[in-house]
Amino acid sequence: MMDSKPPTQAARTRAASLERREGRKRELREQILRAAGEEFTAHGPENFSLRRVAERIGYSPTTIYLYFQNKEALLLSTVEDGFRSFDQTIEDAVNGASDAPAQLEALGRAYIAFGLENPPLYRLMFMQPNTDYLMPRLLGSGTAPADLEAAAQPLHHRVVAQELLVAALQKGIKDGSFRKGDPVLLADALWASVHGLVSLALSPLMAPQHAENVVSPLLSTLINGLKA
Amino acid sequence: MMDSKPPTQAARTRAASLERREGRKRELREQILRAAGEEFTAHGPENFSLRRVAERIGYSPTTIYLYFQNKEALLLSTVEDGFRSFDQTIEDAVNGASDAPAQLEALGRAYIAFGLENPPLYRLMFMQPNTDYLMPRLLGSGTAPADLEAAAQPLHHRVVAQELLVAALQKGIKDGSFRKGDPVLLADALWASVHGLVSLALSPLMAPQHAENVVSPLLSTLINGLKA
Amino acid sequence: MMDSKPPTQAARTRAASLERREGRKRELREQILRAAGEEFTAHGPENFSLRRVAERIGYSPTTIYLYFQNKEALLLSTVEDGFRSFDQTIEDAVNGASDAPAQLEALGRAYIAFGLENPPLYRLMFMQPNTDYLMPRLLGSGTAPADLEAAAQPLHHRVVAQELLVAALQKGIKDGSFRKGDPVLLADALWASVHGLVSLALSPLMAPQHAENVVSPLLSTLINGLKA
Amino acid sequence: MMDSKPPTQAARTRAASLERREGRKRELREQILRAAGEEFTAHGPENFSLRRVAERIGYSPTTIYLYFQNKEALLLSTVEDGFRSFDQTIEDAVNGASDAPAQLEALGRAYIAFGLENPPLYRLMFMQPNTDYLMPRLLGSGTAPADLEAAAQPLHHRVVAQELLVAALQKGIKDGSFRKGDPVLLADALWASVHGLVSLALSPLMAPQHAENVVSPLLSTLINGLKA
DNA sequence: CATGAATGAGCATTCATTCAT
DNA sequence: TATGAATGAATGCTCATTCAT
Repeated sequence: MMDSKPPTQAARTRAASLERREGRKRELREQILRAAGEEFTAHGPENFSLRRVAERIGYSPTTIYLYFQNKEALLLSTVEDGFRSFDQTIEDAVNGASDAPAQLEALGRAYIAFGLENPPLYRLMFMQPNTDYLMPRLLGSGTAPADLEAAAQPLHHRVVAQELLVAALQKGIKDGSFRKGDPVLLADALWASVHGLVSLALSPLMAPQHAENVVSPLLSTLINGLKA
Repeated sequence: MMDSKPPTQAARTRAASLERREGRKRELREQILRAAGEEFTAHGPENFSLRRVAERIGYSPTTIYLYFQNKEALLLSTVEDGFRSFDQTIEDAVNGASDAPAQLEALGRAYIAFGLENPPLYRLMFMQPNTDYLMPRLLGSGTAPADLEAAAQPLHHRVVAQELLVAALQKGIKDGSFRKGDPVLLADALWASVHGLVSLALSPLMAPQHAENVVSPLLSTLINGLKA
Repeated sequence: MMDSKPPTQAARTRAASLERREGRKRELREQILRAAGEEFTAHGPENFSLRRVAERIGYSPTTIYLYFQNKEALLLSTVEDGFRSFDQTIEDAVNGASDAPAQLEALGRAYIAFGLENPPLYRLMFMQPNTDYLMPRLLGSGTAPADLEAAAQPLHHRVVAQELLVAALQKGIKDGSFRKGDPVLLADALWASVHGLVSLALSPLMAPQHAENVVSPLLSTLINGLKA
Repeated sequence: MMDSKPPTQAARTRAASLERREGRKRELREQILRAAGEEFTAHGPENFSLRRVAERIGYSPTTIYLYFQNKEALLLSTVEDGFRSFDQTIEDAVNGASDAPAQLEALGRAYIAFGLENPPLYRLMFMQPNTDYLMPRLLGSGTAPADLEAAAQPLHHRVVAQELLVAALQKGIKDGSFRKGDPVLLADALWASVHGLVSLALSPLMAPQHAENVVSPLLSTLINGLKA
């Protein structure tokens, strides 16, 4: 109605206050998400406890409910954020290379780096024994819970990384860089390899620094193995 | 003490009784371990409940404490059994092949099969985020908790599979089947790859049947990549 | 104070503003009460939630505290409204009849109808196991909690219906329609009867439709039983 | 097998110990039930709290779970016990009288006395707004939850008291003691009346001692009203 | 050898309420 | 006037563990 008027000081104050509050809110939200990731890493998905998350950030358990509807929603938000950033990272890496072998190498390095840099997130995204409840949202559809079993299997096809990986393999096979083979199966084999390295590095079975040394031998063996 | 005396009849009876009781004791112990494994298969390590184990064998929860110090100790025994059987499986596989590439192939297949056939066990052995508490025993020492971080890193050197893997690689490099490289790093790369495939197959990200199809492409790519 | 001074324009403005604000205040207060009644109807007194009342009217929970001291005070206001409307209903019914038996019949029917039409309200007014906290206000005094036990007993004497009931009985006894007896005890007997029917109808023990069929047998038996 | 042997001292001790323990167990069970009834009276069905019951008897909340499966089972047990004793009381009263009017009077007095003597129990049995979950057991059948809505309505037909009441009315009508009328409707009217008196006496609206005085006027009015 | 009784700690969640703004 | 942020208390329930027997 009267929006064209120059804002009074009160209005400006109000706006600033609102902004500040929103800033704080976003901040705390992120703080919670971070703490949730840590909690998750420390105790595993099944023993994940809202109350411990609260304690970690120094707020009362109730407060978390002001930012997330419930425990599940909190985990869900974490993983959704994670996939967004993951997809972007992978895409950038692939786009930065030209021929198929270079793309594979870039993709592999980016994938492993992402995992090593975001342990709790990676765990939540790819190392959950029971990701079922995440599926509907991840698939970006309103899939009814009934369909979940069916939906779980093809999930990986949706992950951007998977599509880029298959594309790179197809290109390499077509231009003769790689020997023939089913690109989807090969893609899964490569995925398994890099995922395995990250998994070990995030477990007490292999020290993360050591994992760094394994990256090159692993990738060069794989790409060499693909060649004609 | 008085051990040099000739045993009286009472002493012999006592001994026999002791033996019989020990037999029974061992028996129940194994029964518990078996039940624990099942429970564990059914509900996963995080939702593993002592009470349900007790119910499964028809004893009271308290009884379990007569055989194991606590829940953790029970899980520990389970995992130790697992490693024994795992080591045997791997050793048999390697011994069944002669040249290095065949040994690697056999080892890889056996490893993956073991994982796919014993999901919860594999999870407990290799996919626990917090295996710390397993370390001291696995390392066969009384390492105090303080040393744990140091202890975690070299764990994999103790695993029999790892040693066999390195040996096979060394042999292959020496006889010219494989191109040169650090056998330990290569071993870890191979380990990561097969572990990754099993991990995915045990997660909702990849269907176990699909994983079966990936085995061959994965192994052939790897072994091919090792060749000169 | 300074009330005798002639009002300045500013004072008048202030007064008008005050009035307007008070109008708004009364309005919102009533809105809250209405919403409380609905909430209360929907979920019953025990599961009555301030937060849901707030949501219903589109205000924050905090706002309600500007109009009522707390949850209890809000419920109290609700029940006070209920008694006002109840008293009016009963009075109208009695006034619509002339002789004592007809008045009793009318009163009984009106009472039962009120109950069947306002289940949660009736429950709050007459079926609360712990109405203690309502007493002081209902009795129109500032009776301290200590006096509550003493106050509870004579409450029913204050309820308008009770007075009208006693009056009708007295009239009937005096004019020979009814046989002799203590009108107060008889009034309580009649009250008990109609209250009992409503209570059953509001419980799962008797279907409300069935209760309708019981009204006539009940009232005719009672009035017949009062006759000489 | 060898049960015919005279019991050793150990066996006797064991048996005695068992018995004592069972005695204690029964005792505590009853203590819990009693406390539950009180809790229930004090805070109503919806605000009934297991933890408060525990506190009342001086045991930890967990302990209650050793005696009852959960909150619902506890309430259920209470009410089942109550119905058993109630049915017996009513039956005895009716059997102690011969002609129809005397039976009605006896039944009414017994009913009211039961209520006045077992406030929490009566409340739980007959004053619950939400007895739905009690229905299947009360109806003594395996009625599936789906049938509950249908089952709720005819519940009162199963209550022994109701059957005896109807029988007495039928007898009185047949032998000319009472004027004609639908015995079922009349039974419900009588039920409503006595239930109403008890309800008021158990509420703060009427003092229990006062209720005692109302019993006679109420019953005589009702029975008088039934006569020809 | 085995158990029944009991408990304390922990969990997710909801709610009435307070306080600073 | 109204609100958003935050909390403490409470709830039903499960579990690992202890202790006396």
